[in-house]
Amino acid sequence: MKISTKGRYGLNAMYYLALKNDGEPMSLRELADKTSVTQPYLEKVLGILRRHKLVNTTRGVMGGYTLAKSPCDITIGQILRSLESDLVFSDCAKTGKCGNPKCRNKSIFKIIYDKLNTVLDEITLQQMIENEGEING
Amino acid sequence: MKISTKGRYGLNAMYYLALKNDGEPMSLRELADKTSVTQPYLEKVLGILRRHKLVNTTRGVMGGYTLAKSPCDITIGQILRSLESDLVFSDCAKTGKCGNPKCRNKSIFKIIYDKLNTVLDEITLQQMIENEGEING
DNA sequence: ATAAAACCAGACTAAAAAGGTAGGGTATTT
DNA sequence: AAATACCCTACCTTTTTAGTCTGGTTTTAT
Repeated sequence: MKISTKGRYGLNAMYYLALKNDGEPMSLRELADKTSVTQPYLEKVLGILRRHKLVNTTRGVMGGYTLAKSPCDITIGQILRSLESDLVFSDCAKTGKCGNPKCRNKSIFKIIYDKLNTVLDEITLQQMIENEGEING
Repeated sequence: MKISTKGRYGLNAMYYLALKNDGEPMSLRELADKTSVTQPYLEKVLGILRRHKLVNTTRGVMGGYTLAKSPCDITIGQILRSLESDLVFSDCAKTGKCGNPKCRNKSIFKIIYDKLNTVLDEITLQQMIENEGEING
């Protein structure tokens, strides 16, 4: 149960987009350089974030990616739920139900799933910037 | 980021051991039957739990597995940390540090990791029994 | 004693997921 | 119209997961 590189790279990219956030798009090239991820792979990750409406894109020569919302309105939970196949503990975690009659984990996974998401949704991109700022100067 | 079958099977097995908890060991055969998992695979899972000192084993004809501690003293966190390769969001989550100078996720993962474990360690096997009891009768 | 029950260990394999690459297509600006 | 930059699909490789198989060793009941 680890977070994947997609989640990490995507979160990192969102961080750099939030840092900029001056209305001008940032190109894939620049973003890939900042995060040390190859362009083709980062493009895949950004495509997922676009389809989840967390980033906007503009094509053409001066195009690139921008945040779709203010950093205050984007949570870590929104980002990770978009990128991780299932930010979830088991198939029955979301609903509290599953097919196996001998499974006695139903309610416990539901509780854990909800609490994890609560934690993740309490942290916004804005807070992340402020937090890391203290470390990275 | 899903929990593995090892985590689910193990947690389920611990649940049934806690339900019994009368001092008498429960055999692998019975446990495998209760959880609908093959004996060889469940044996592997229980081996991990044994090495993490969460279950005791007694060999011989009437042998089997028992909880190593009271259900009140065993948390979901202890069980899942034993069974999941790393109950963690990234390599730098535990320490808040990682090798990549361009990573800006350091502190955020540390926070999430700590909060998740707090949640998991607040739930004991005992509570899990009481909780599921309401559902499963 | 000894057979059976039960745990123990490690190698092996197939399936699934993750991680990443390649190459061509489409839109926009200069 | 050429360059830039996003868009999309298919493919491949590596790693992890999920399990099986084989052959032990220990203990107990008879």
